Amino acid sequence: MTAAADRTFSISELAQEFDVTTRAIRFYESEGLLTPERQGQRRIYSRRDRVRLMLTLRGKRIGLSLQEIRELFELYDAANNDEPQLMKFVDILTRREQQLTQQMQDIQLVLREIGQLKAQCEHWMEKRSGGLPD
Amino acid sequence: MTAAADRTFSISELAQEFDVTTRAIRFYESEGLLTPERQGQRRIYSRRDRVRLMLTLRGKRIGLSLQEIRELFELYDAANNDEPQLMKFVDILTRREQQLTQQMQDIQLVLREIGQLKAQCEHWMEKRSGGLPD
DNA sequence: GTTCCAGTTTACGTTAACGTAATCTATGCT
DNA sequence: AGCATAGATTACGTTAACGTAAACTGGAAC
Repeated sequence: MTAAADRTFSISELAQEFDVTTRAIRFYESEGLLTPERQGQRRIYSRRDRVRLMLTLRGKRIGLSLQEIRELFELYDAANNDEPQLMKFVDILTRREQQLTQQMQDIQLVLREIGQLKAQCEHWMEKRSGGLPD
Repeated sequence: MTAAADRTFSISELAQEFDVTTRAIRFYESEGLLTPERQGQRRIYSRRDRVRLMLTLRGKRIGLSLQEIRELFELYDAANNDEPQLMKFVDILTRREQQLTQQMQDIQLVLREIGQLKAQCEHWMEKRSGGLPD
């Protein structure tokens, strides 16, 4: 049933799509973030691998290290474990949650300052271009 | 007038207050982010230096490099220059603005996922502690 | 005086996240 | 067969942001 939803990708396809180098992708694998299959020697990426790459890049954008990203993957995968494991999971998530909230506040502050500065600049520039003597 | 608003700080006072090492503070100076005065050999930090340290740490929290932070300081200081300079300024700010907006979106996504995961975990844990046979 | 103590300088070490060759392999095309 | 092309492996190089250690200084306290 549901024929051929099992699309696969080459390394350079993924590299192109997400604008990263093949080197980076192989590096992520060596760090345990991706686990592509092999056809002989060549890596062959599933849709799952593709999603993991997306998540990896998103994690990076918000300032997670590759290690942390991998830990989250592992926890996510094995989160039907025992209770202490779950506690640890919740703990990590809570901490990160607080960091991110702080980070958002910082960013909002900076965005406001940036807005003001830009307004200032444009104000200055208008003045100058308006007040030129012949 | 306005007597003694000119408070100064030692390096370890600042280190304590902001929870960074003295090494880091000296390093920021070597990178041109701080310019404390000297009493003989010792560094003596003004309120201005203190503000700059705050801004530096805030910049770091939102993922700016020390170089970028210094550039912003320099631009901020000398932003009454000529028009090309102002244009460059606005340009940098705009780019950073876009990055930060993107970053905020990412963070909000992750925060939602974290919320869901935590709810799941707590749900599981309730179930277990509730359904124990004697 | 000497012993702390905070501070300074100098310099080498470290981690993360790849970049950059160099060399080798497999395969499809002509 | 010969060549181009994409991919693989191995290994050394690089940058940022400090850490860490060693050795020195200058005043304060005993």
